[in-house]
Amino acid sequence: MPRGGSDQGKRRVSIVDVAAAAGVSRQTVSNVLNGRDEYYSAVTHEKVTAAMRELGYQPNRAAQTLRSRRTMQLGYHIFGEQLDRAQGFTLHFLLSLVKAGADVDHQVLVFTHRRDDPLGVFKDLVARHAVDAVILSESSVEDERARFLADSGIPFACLGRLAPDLPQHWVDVDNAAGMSAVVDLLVAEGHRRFAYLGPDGDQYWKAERLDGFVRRTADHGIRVPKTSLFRGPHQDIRRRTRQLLGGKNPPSAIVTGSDAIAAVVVNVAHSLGLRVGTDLAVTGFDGGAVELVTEPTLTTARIPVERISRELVARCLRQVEHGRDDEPGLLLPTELVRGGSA
Amino acid sequence: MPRGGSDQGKRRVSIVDVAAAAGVSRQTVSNVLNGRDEYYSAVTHEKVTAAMRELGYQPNRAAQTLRSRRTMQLGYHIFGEQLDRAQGFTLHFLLSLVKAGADVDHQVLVFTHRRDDPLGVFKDLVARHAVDAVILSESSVEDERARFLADSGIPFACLGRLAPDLPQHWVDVDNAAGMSAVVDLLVAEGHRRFAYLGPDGDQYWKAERLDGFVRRTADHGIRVPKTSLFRGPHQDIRRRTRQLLGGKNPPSAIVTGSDAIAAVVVNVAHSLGLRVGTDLAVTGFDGGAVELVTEPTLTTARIPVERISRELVARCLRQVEHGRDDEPGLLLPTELVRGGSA
DNA sequence: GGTCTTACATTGAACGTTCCATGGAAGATG
DNA sequence: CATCTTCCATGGAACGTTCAATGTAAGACC
Repeated sequence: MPRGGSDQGKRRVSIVDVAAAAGVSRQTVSNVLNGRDEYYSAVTHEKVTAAMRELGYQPNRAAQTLRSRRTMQLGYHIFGEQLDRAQGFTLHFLLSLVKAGADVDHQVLVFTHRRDDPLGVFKDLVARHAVDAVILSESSVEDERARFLADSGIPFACLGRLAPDLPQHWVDVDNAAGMSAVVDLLVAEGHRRFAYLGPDGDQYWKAERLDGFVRRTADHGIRVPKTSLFRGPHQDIRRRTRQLLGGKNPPSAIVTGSDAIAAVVVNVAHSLGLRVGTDLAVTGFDGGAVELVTEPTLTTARIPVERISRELVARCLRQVEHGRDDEPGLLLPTELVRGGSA
Repeated sequence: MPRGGSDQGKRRVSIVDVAAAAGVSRQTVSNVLNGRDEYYSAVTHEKVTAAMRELGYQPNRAAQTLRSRRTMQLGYHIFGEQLDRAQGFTLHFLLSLVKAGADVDHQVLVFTHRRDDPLGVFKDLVARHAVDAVILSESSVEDERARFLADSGIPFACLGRLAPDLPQHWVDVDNAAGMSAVVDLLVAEGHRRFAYLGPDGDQYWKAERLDGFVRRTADHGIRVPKTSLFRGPHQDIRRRTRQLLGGKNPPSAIVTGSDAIAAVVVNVAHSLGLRVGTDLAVTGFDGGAVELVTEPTLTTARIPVERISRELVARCLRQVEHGRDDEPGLLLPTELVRGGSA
């Protein structure tokens, strides 16, 4: 059986070849490579880089990792089910993460569990030092992954708050405030009859958005009947929307817990002959791109994805480089985006 | 400055410790680890695995990679702009790729370019052997990345056909056939007045979907006016849809080149007071989850994402393991999904 | 008894880099 | 002049694994 790898026998250009070509030592080349400029002169630098160019030298990552104990990779674990819900957001977030990583010379290793074992691959990779740090999202407060990482002393940061006994390496969105802004806007436009439709699942942010809605409407002295508050899968959202809008005394504004749900609501409303933005106001939450698919476009609370990614990456790197990070958790506001739907 | 890495000084458990604990040699442990069972007895196996468990041993990836020249990682390069268009599909694909990789013990390293240099990071990582093979998508036929990989002799596989002078490591969807099936369905339901709205950009599959539509309608003896064929960004799709539906002799069926566009069309149509599925038929293409957001749900041509990912991964691994892969390109059919929109 | 095979186990070297300790020369300091 | 510092450069060792070659004992074969 032939050996693995693509360029089988071909010896690769190594640091030693460069050293020989430049007439300096191995270590000097390494120093140039790592920009330790207090250890070499300008002339040497020139000679070395010239030799590198000439030989087409590329440092070997595995060797660097083995010796320096840095992989320059960040792990991102993703649940298979994440496909279904909040679709747009996950991609949006992942992509901004990849970019934020690239800006500081790190790549993102995405992994998921295998069919059988929910956390096997996760723990394996982490324990085998496949990544320098891990970024989590879609975490519940009692996230098993976060606890594992904290126990193992492996750097991590989380989109979403963590249990108080865990190190507070998190960044999150102020869901309640975001919802309040949405409600305020609708109230200012004269709405008094509200309904709320949100995603199901036990992630706390899903509850928080609903709570934010409930509290703020109450602040305004508006009573929302229990039957007008609902969280469930898309299929049920569809049915509920029809019930709400078909019943007597229907809401004039439907606030939703995600853009995806808002899109469903807009569609159902339209199919019932209502003009969204005029007869009925609909709002979303997230602000990725789904918001642009509907007609009219959605009014929504936009999550600052790029900022979040940058902060998460920074938190990871500080831990990797200093062994710790004392920055507290960070709660970011959403931005109210005014579409035509409200 | 403290050294990088999280568990600073702590010497990690290595294969030597396991060997000592089990009373065998280094190499024997390695053999057990790699399942080369012709080289050890059942008793030895037992002793070694017991020692591993006891010490909590985890093989070090970097060392394995350095020596064996296998990273167990697949690269996936993503353009930043991919965020905007075909959103759902990209995530759907990426996730299925991650799963397909996990099934054969590989992880996916996602990377993108930095602001300045479109291909710098890509070439760097590939040349530095950060991954065993690369998977491409959103490629144009003259893909610079594919050519670079082929020239460098690095294993790769591509979602989308490749120029004939490149090695044919691709898997693709039969867009024309998929479109034909859609058209056939609509014709069978009595539609004669058609329009086509598709995504802009120079990827050949975008053209192919349009061509498939044009050819099949012609086969049925249906004349579609030039003004009813359009490809452009979402903003223009919106405008065009209004023009088409507002004009005299409007189409009874609008065929689109992606689910995302179909969703826009459905929304605009609804907002004009048309009942989609009754007054107007709308079809999509892709079949991720966007199709489920509209009311009624979309009739669409579903791309077999899981199958594609598996095939792409398999193509990569064959090249990595045998140094080559003679499997020809693979053209897969789409599956017609009947929603309520047509 | 000698040789060949099979089954299992071992040792030295190598993968390509960075860490660590040390060295020499030139200039500054007392 | 002796010593100390600064600047630049070096060679040995180590990171933790797998490769390649070699060794040994037991049984089979002639």
